[in-house]
Amino acid sequence: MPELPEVECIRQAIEPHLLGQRVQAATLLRSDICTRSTPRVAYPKALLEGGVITGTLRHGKQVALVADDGRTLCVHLGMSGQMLINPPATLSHVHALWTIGHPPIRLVFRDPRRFGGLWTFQSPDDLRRDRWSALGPDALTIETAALRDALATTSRPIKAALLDQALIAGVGNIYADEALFRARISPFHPGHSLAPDQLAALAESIRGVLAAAITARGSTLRDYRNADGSRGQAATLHHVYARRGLPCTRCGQPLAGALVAQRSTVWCLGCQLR
DNA sequence: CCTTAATCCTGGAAGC
DNA sequence: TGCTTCCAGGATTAAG
Repeated sequence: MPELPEVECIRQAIEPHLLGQRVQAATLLRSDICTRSTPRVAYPKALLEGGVITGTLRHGKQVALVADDGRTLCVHLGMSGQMLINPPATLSHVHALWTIGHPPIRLVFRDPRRFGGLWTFQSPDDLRRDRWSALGPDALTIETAALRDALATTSRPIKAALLDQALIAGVGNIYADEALFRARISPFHPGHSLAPDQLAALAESIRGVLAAAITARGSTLRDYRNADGSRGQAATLHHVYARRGLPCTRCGQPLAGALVAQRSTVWCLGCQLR
């Protein structure tokens, strides 16, 4: 669900509540959101119970909490995952919760569709080596050269390549379409044959679109909420996503729609010619 | 290599 | 109103 901007907003929102605070208790309410963890460390210790949180990390769409003894908890929100601070006690689909600091605050992992999950590691280096090494460079700071390298060997449509987290980490269906519109590139252009000016424009567009979405506190379409339960405003910035058939904000002609890599894709036939 | 389809789930919206 | 169908921000797997 949440793409890079939404995950970064959550990281920024929860971090001040956690830094320097001790995890008084951690509770796993649904063990199957954790069964894919790499090392089988006993719960709730693996969920940082007893540790003091010293930092947060993010790579692409994944976020992690780090404790003072190195224990590291990676959170992937999937399609409908949320991390919430002090939510209502009646909230449904809560799969894990933490009581942190004093006076204690309650941190909750909620995920109705359960495509997300938690992964536990002994150290941040273990997380990077065993899990994040499968991801490409982070999209928020992607440079032209890194984008070129990531796309060099794929003939797939650029839209499909942007969705592949092993090539670039953090771009999902919304921001792939928005970045391609901003760079005026057709979603069908083969990844490895983008011209140098297109690579530069696309790298700039990816960074710009993601940064703007973070400033607007993320795109709330239906499910996404910030850590305090509020909605993001980034959907008002969308030029193409979910606007099939509506006039292009640049040239006015109706936006086209198609399925690319099984994902709904919207673009402008007039502005995104090559 | 690439693409497509199926799969994991829930729930809101649209259609009848 | 009620029932059915479709669709969704993600990601992996198998098959062609």
